[in-house]
Amino acid sequence: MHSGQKQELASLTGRLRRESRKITGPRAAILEILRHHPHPLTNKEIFAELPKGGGDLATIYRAMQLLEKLGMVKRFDFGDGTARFELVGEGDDGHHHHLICTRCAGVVEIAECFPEEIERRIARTNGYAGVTHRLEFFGICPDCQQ
Amino acid sequence: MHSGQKQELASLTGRLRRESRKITGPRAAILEILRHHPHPLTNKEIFAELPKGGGDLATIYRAMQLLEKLGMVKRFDFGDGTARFELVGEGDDGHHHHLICTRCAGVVEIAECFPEEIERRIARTNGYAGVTHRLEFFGICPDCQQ
DNA sequence: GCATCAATTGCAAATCATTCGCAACTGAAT
DNA sequence: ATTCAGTTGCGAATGATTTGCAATTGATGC
Repeated sequence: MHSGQKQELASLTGRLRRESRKITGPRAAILEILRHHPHPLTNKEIFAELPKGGGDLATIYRAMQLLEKLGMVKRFDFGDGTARFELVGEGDDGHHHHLICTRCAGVVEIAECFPEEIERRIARTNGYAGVTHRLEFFGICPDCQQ
Repeated sequence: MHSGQKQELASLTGRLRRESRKITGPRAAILEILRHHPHPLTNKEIFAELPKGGGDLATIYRAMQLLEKLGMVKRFDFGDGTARFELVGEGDDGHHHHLICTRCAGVVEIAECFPEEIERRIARTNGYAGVTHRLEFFGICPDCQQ
């Protein structure tokens, strides 16, 4: 998540419970991992962080799908064909963007967002409702510039 | 392409020739199809437009890779795990965005772009070089709103 | 505590988009 | 017409993601 301090695990499990979902070993472990990582993680990366025998890759895929549906994680697409996920703070919608190094894949979180009034104009002009956007920046980070 | 009138096929084949690439049946057919479609097409869609026996899907994948490298087509990512391509006008870099209906997948081309000065500031603030962005809008089109 | 049952997991097989190896083929230049 | 690098068609390999299914396991009520 990007909004600041780590969420309590209790707050996370509470959200699951409210949906009559089970707090299982794999899910708790996944949430723990996400809670400790400030950057978007791929399912494989989460899998690698899991203690051996701590869960199956398919379980992670299913967990992320559920967590995304519940709005607890946000899916990001860096254009490399692999989904990445970040924990979303309660009350937050997790909307933000990233600046990704095309050499080392380093990620920086970006506060700036596409101007709302322009988005509204785009929506109005074309008659579209509920318009949102997906935006990511790419470049070469300081280290990779040599 | 988005910049206006259709390009002459001759101009396209000329660009290939300049790179000592062959103007083969499949490639000519693909360029013809792209020339007649104002919207981003998936490789499968291109394949479907091809006359039966007019080419293999793998050939299309290879052709799009080549055309992208030569800057003749631009790849777009609508976040559904399938690449889409649009012809790029000569002298143009093809940079533009889309507004995609999440119900019917209808696509509208958007002229607006992320403000350059903000992008520059993002690049400078983080020390990144050669910063670009990927931006697409999503919403529900007039027809799909009922 | 313990039974109960839906939710969940592990594992393997199935999908999907995309890439690759390779022998056969074909433009383009001579 | 000859020649050869660039291409194609196939089928097999990848890689990410999904799914079927039987076995397990939280959460709830007693």
